[in-house]
Amino acid sequence: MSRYSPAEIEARWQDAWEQASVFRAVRSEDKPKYYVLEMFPYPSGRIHMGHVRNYTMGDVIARHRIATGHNVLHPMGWDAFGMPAENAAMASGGHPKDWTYGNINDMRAQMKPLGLSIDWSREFATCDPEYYGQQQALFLDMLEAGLVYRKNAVVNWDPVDMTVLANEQVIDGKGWRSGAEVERRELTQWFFRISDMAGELLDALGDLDDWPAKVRLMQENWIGKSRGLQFSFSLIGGPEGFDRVEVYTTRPDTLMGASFIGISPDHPLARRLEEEDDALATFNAECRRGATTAEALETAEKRGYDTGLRVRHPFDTALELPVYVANFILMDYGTGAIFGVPAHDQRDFDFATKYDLPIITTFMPSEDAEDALAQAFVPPKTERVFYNRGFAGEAWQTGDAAIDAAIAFCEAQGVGQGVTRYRLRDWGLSRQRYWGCPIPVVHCDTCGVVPEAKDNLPVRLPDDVSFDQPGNPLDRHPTWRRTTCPACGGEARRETDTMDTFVDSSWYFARFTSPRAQTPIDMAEAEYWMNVDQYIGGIEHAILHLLYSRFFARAMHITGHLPASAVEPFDALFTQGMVTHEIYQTRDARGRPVYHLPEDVSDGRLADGSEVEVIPSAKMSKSKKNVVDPTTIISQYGADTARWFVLSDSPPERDVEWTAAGAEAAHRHLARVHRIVSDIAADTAEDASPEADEALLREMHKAIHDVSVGVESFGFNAVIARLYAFTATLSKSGAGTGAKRQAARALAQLMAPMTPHLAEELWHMLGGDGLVATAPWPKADPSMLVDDTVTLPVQINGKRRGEITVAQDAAKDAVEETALALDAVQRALDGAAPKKVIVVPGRIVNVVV
RNA sequence: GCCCAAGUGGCGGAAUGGUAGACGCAGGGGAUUCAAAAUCCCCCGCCUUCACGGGCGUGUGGGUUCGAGUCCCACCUUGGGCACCA
Repeated sequence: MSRYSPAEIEARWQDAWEQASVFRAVRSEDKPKYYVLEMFPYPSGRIHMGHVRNYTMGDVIARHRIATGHNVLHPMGWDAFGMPAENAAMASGGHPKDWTYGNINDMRAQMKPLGLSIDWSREFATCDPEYYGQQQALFLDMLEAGLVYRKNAVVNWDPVDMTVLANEQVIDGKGWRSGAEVERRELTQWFFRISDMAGELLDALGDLDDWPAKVRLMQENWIGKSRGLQFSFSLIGGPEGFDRVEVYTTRPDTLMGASFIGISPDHPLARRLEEEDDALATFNAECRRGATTAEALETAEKRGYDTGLRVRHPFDTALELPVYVANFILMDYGTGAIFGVPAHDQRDFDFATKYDLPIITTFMPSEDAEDALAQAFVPPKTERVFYNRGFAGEAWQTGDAAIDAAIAFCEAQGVGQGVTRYRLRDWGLSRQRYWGCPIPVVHCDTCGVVPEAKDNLPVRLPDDVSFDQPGNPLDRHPTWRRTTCPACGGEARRETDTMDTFVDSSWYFARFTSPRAQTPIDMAEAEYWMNVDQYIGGIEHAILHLLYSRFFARAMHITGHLPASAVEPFDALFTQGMVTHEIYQTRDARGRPVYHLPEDVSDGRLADGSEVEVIPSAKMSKSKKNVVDPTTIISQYGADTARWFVLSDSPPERDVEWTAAGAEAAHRHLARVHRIVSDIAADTAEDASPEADEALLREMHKAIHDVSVGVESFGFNAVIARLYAFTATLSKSGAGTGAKRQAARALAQLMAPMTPHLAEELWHMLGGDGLVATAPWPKADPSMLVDDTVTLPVQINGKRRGEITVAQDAAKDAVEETALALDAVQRALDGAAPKKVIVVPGRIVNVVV
């Protein structure tokens, strides 16, 4: 009998799969297709346990689908553009390209030992010119279709690194890298017109039944639909061309409580007024300099500047309201102007108190409620309140009804109109970076902004760039910018901005269907393989990546690159949890924490005997030194153990804590299975016991049923528990060799999605036909799932008091009779008749006394 | 502030409204062994009882039901998302 030696087994079966091209996906009409995809990795250089968990889940699905007769597409690639490559180049002087491709080679080498059912022939990286060139073609088609446009936008500008920063790269108003004070700068940038699709992207969420409700809700909130009234106040004595101020409100029912108008410092009127008002110019400048972080806004004081201008109230023209420029009003939501109702909005209340403006209620909790408020009165819209200054409908109304009535009334009076607005803004894609997909346009003095000709694609990144100075190397490249205008043939300059890396990941799933096509995708391949039947990845991509991909699929359909059926590209989505680990720390002389690697700690102590403090379950991170390296685990226990463990301890959508004891246990179990099956395979005795055979085969069919259901519903942890139990049953069974071999073959097949190498080995030992990877998935015989007799709990008043064993198909009367005959029941009844007896066949008996 | 989710043994967790705690870890006991490793077997929510048994028990308090971890209401705690969004 041989011992379980994963290193030898795993290499051997990986070769066998490779030889047989088991995972090569080829279009074929004689099987149903199934496309399973895990979110592709960023090539950071090392795979981590999170990758192992993510890809193992996808692999379980893929292998199960292969076994159930599907034509499976399971590809892998690299999300390879992005800042870390440039940062590495700046830090160590290499080239982002070398860094990235080097990392890809390293990570592929680390991934292959996992034994994933990947079709590696479809692999690509988004930084391959063959990929980003097609992305440029896509961009040009989108430009032609009006889905991309240029406009000025305010960005966070780092004056030292000479680059634009994302909001999360601004820390305390300073650049995260340079530490320089961030400036708000207006640049001309490219935008995708995603906000035009806000309504459709929102509505279509309703049909994504196989997406987590949480993700759909997050997208819903992000799109942020609101219904309100847009109307204008007439301006008294405004500058030339400014006779009205347009506002948007979701609470038109409070219009009679308006006591001031507020406009954003970036509002055209504010910009016009500051030309002649130095104090206002100073005020606006201060507002614009303000930090953009959430915390800064939280604590920022409400500040305003009285312009001296007045507007007329549309329903009481005698009423004149002051116009303030206020720091808390955003230019890019609504119209950049509001009317303030201090009585019913806490911000407005604070503002009115500070600047001594009237606080006018429009509704109150009751008819005789005190009119003076200590704070804003803001009840839920569904609550009924008394409108003391309502102007449409009943005095007692809910806010909802009053809002509808107010919109209808205003529309009838010609004062404004009901509008639907979305919080979702257009997607700015320009990045002042080198390591990204060049935006394929040129700037021509004669023709303006001109799309590059498709024949000239890809617009390649130049290789000869340096990172010894801040800023975008494309900007200062001696020759790269120089080109000719595709329209007039004259001299022109290339756009030096590159695309946001989210663009790269917004269509890679479609490219996998035809990765070598000379167009963005091959339509015949896309029609066959799309949609992604099962997409798996982290919850951190719930909003941006998944929303952008939904937008892109629509854009690709509009530009003729995807069929209409693929506008929702991901049929089913699963968001898996992280792999966490304890943190081990000691303190240095000054009491500061010092972290220690898991492999340096045993029994809560370091090698020198000092005791470590254990901080429970946290995300693995280099700085906390709690990272467990998959490569180490694989060389220690084998890939099957790592795969088995990451699936075993927690439901897949939740975080799982990596523990050394758990990994040991997983490995021990796999070794036990290997031993048990070796014994069965070697056994030649035929000591038949028909009852034991029958019992084992019944258990086998139950296991087949439970595992099949579990795999299909992502119940991987329960599947593994079930396989532990079935293994115990098999090892204890007194069945004959024939039945045991049959059960062991089923066990090998049921384990194959999780531990494919061990399963092949077991299958081979048991004389299975071909590879277990391609063997048809076992079917549970329904007649074997029910036993002849069944043990039912008997409750008295809902509390368990005994049990009876009856025939599976026993009549209700007979079951009731058997239950009532129980001693415990007789004692409880004490001679009386039961009030009621509930018999749920096959489940339970409850006697009510 | 707004929106959402989750609270079950020492731990991770299981449980179509129907025997709460499957399975794993940790712990305890035993077998095997000269001894150990490895392996195998048994016990393992709390209180009570020599034992049989009995009582309590899924964050807290109510409710619906023959029956609630599961459904409803309120509250507490933790986690997540969004956030000067008018």
